[in-house]
Amino acid sequence: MSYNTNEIQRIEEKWQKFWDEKKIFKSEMDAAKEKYYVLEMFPYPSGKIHMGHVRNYTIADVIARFRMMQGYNVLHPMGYDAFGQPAENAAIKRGVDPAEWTYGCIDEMTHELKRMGFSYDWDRGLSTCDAEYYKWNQWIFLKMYEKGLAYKKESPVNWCPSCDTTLANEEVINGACWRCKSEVKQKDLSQWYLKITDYSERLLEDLDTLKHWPERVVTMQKNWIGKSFGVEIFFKVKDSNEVIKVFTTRPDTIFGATYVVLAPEHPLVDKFTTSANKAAVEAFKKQVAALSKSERVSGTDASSESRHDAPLAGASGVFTGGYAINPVNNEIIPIWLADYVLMEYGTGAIMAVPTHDQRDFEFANKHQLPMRIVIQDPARPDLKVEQMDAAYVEEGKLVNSAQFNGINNVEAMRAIGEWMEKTNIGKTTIHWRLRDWLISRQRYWGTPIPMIYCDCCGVVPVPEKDLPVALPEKIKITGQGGSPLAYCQDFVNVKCPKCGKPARRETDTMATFFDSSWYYLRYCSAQDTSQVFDKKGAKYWMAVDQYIGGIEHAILHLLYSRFFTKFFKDIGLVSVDEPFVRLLTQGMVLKDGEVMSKSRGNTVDPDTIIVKYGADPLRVCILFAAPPEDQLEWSDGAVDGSWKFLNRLDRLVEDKFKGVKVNYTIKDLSGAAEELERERHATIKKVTSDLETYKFNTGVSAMMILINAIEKFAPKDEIEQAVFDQTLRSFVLLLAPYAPHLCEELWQKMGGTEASIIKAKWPQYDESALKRSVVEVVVQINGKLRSKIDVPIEFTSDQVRDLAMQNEIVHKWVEGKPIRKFIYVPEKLINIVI
RNA sequence: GGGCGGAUGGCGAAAUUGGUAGACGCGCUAGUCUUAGGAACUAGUGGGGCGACUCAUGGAGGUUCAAGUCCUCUUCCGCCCACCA
Repeated sequence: MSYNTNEIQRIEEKWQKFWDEKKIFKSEMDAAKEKYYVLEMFPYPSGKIHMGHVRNYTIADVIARFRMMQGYNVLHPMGYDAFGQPAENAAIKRGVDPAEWTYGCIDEMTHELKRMGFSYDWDRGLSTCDAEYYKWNQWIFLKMYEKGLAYKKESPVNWCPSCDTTLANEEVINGACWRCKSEVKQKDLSQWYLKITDYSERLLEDLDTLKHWPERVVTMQKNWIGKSFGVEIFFKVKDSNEVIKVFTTRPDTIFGATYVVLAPEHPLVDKFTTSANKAAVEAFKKQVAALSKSERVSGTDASSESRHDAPLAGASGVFTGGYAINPVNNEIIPIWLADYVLMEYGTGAIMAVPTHDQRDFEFANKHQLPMRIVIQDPARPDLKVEQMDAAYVEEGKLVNSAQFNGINNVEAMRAIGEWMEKTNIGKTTIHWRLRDWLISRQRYWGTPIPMIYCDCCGVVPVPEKDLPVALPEKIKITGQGGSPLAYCQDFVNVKCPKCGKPARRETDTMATFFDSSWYYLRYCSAQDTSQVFDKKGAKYWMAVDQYIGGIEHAILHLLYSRFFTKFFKDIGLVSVDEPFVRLLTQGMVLKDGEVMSKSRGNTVDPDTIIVKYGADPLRVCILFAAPPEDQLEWSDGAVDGSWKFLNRLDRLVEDKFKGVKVNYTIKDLSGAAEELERERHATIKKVTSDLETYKFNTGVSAMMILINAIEKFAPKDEIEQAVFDQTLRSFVLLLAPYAPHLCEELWQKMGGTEASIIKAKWPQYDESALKRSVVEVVVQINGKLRSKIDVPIEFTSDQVRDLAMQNEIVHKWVEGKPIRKFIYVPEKLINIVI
């Protein structure tokens, strides 16, 4: 029987059925065994899986199966992030029911995942659109509300005109909707927020405990949280009682402040705008207000300088006519407005130090504002304002700064901050970039926010016993005019739980990031309908030992999940601080150098590969082609290679495996058999460590090297046949996480007694079997490779030197020249310097 | 503009972390054989040279007995973030 398409289909179907029926991957708590929780970021059920899924889940599956074979109690669940816009868009476009559409996709996707042979415990499967799941979304929301972490706020929000809904700050990419790319506008709405900012400090601090996260993800989160130490400095307004609070991270430059700039929306602007400047200021405010955030942000972006549609491009501003007093030297300085100062950050007002801040420098040049140098480069301490063509932003010594002259500016930051606090002209503060999380969505296909508005009692939370607030079925979705639930009278009208009078339900639904912020906890007890998740289950399984997913979730999803975990810890439901111990971010799958995507039309359907080659060759190919974190350039030809590799193994077992078992050690062997036995041990070592460090590609290549050796080996007697057979047994075990179907089949053929190869013991190697008595040592002359010699490992440096000198080629090179240096790296290399 | 990664044959990539550059695979070339298949097997495959040799890890310097790996400068590419004060 050869490893052809029919046979592959037969084998793969056979074992998939077997795993399913025998529930081989069912996981149960067992205090006696060490647990290992492997999790991939659950998919949005779009129906078909794509190569990105295949890569993500294959990586996870290899890890899961490897840990199973090592004897860990592995939890490896799968579910669906099923709420969201595509289902609703399908409903709008084609009139289908979002629920029906979604469940259809889930069925299709489940079928495809099973065809890949992934080792999921399907009994723990979940879909976030099940009432049984989103009920607990609502429960969590109520808990947060109870703790003051969920609140409603009227505020300008990002509005996507195309999706007809609001977006979180995090969902706005360069001023455009992250999903549909249309430009985002501002709009005032009353929205539900989660107070993630209460957790800023912990979210930041605990990043340091995530030793097994990619450095760059940690950095990205740090930047996103954006803690900055600074000083709020109080500038009195001249001829007025008003005080402008300015936030700066550079108090060391305060003596160089030559003007103050406010955001146009700043509430104090009218207080000091002079009548002569009023018209210009009003016109400017209007102009800025008309800009969307993206236009405003791109104004001074160097890359967009050539834009013709941005009339305000290039740090535009206007003089108010008012003046402020610099508290450190009582200087009278003008107050300006500028579009580049944002009301949302800091205090909405800045002090401008054009000599030491590039933006201020450009603004001052454009509007002819004064400058003064307060930091000098100690190496060239004679910089003059007239010579500057850019701000000086390096370190240096303070000048023109009264009692602080001569101090290094970095040291001065603290000294000046402390001095200001003492003299009451400022106070040191901490500012965060992180904003509260807007979760309201004017959408149908999501979790209804469980709140009720009563004319008598105000905002009333839905009592726990009334959960879930079910999403009404079969309603008409047009995609127009905000929340679809608002048009569903049966849903909206409700009796107030407090006073019993007619009241109205909240008609917004939750952002789907809410759903995905805690699903990993739900898996710990997915069948439990009585509570959000079982504390004991969470205690046993959490944290996730290995989480795998795309880098695109480096900030949002991971930050929200960390926030939820900390919240659950605070209300006593979990004992861990962080949800994910290890994080692996897999690289993208490319085709012809571009990201594989539907919009580019360069996708390869995994299904066609499975039909043509089978799931095992696809798995091996995708793991062999590149390290998991790197981009992967897809090529059909590479699957051919993996297929050949598996085919060769199949033939070897079929034709040459005899099932001979003889007890032997490497000492009983010699020649080719000894060599093969050594390679067997070396390969076990290599593949095991590669699996532990996620170098799946070199793991495969190690196995390819071994199969080359096995093919060359011709057993001469029974003990050599035993070596041959033993090597094949080890081989099949090592390959099992990569190509599980074929390995199950071969393991059975080889007489494996376990129900599944997954229950077989992971092969062990013997370090002493790896040692050779004679090693090849490279001989370099002046660092250039000239010869190689065989050296017995017990030889001393002097003995090796003598041996090297006897070598003919070495002799030829060295003859008649004095040896300056002799370097010997044991068992590796000799370098003779002449 | 900021941050983080990259750059090695025709292609995907290895390189024990400073020690034989190109493992392994794809592709290609030549050959063998057959039950003509998606074959399989054998040999070869970075450039130059008949050769001994020599030149090669984006580019230019440097440190070292020894550099793909460390340092300085530089070019290009990818990703993430961005008037964040």
